[in-house]
Amino acid sequence: MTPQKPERSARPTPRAVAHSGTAKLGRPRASGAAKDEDPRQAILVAAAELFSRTGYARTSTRAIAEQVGLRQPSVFHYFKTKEDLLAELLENLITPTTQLLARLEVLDAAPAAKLYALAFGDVLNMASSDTNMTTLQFLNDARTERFDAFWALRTQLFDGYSKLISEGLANAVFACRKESIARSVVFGIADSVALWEDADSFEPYEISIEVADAILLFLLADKDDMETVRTEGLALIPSARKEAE
Amino acid sequence: MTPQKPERSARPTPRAVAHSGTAKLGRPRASGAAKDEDPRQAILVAAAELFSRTGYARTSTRAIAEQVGLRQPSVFHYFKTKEDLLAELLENLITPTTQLLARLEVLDAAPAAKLYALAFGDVLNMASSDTNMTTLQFLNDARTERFDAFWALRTQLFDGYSKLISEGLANAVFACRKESIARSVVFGIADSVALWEDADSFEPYEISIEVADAILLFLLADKDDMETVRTEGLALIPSARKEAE
DNA sequence: ATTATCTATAGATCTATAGATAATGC
DNA sequence: ATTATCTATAGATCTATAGATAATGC
Repeated sequence: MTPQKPERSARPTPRAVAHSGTAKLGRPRASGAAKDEDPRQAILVAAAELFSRTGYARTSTRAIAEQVGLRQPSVFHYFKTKEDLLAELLENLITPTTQLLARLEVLDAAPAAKLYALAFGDVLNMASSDTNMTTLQFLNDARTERFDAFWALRTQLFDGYSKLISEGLANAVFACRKESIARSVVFGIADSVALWEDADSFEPYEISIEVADAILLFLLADKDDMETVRTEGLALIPSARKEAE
Repeated sequence: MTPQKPERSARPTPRAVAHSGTAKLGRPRASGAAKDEDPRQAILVAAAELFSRTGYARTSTRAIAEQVGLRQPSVFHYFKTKEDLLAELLENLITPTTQLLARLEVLDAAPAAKLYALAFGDVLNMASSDTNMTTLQFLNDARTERFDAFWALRTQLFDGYSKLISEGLANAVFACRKESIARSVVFGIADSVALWEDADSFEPYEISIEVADAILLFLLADKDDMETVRTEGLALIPSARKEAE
């Protein structure tokens, strides 16, 4: 038993209604607070932040709501369940990378360059948005049916990595002792940014270069190809230079 | 609201008492079931497995107890709180590696070889015991005060990695663009085994070699040193050959 | 006397629903 | 009529404690 204070108490006044007079019930449309504009989006952002800091299970829907300036049940106006919230965060996180994969697959380029581009883009995506930064840490909370769609996307991504590795091996541009393990090593390195405690002390671009380099250095038969592969790989990502500096 | 069945129901008969007669209350010492010998240890094993499969928060103390053949409150005879259980698992996981670090620090060997040994031992430890396999996944559930001791150990380990990296750079045996990022990349790669979905399809020894190689290939100024460093590194770990297969 | 176990349960949540209310847009 | 919000609360857990009970070891 871990008694705490009762949950009803300081009611934070129904938000400062800026212009049109008295604060009442109902629907005080555009009010002050952090939620501004799109409450749904604000809930997602708040949830990502709280989940990251406190963990999924220990973050209550009440805490999320209050961070946004709403009362607890209002969250359920936008999301049917709490799991839906996490599912949407996870799918939002992985989707840009599966899209990148799809684009790369139809390009005519060396498998090593494509792999570099995929890893770079994957890490950049994870490291870029504050919201995403650590979302992947919640793999463990996402082990119920509700997350089947997310896991299907993850499998798709894993297969994408795997295929490029296979092609590079067929090429003899890559070398490894055991392909099945090499796949897991590579996928693991890409995801490992999710475990960084200090990811936000670095530029996403820097992080992405280092991690993608680490993956290629692991796989390349001739490590002297590194520079070339990096250049070719980055060239496959239109946005890479924008994000650069 | 997600109604389920009431939690009291099928009582699984107080365990088949093998020899000395009738099953009663109290203390049926050595009975059958899975817990055999040391219930405390059995609870740890069951918890690790259930936490891994289901997640820390979604695993109830009741589920742990029943897996071991006890009733829910009996868990609290051995562990004061549920957090204590996770804390012990996490500390058990990390301790062998901090000990390895301490041993390596007093050895007279090249920093690259020491780093190889540290990474190899770290990963081998994580990949070896079924119990440990995925324990690190719970970093997120371990963000309360109760886990300060664990986090201190983790910092110690991170610092150990960092120091070896620094020495290797001073040596010019290592090279990197930015030391602070390189540290995080290396630490991340070492931990990334915790994210593997399929770690148990491989030999721990194999996994450890590949991951340690990946780390060194990332850092080495001259990638042709890889073989030598690996040989020297493994030589620093007495048990390495035993585990080899 | 101590240790290990059990049954019963207090106390604290927490998610999600019900139903009221008000603003907005047609 | 619809949308967004609120208050109130049902219902389901879940952790941890209290207190009984029996076996063991001195």
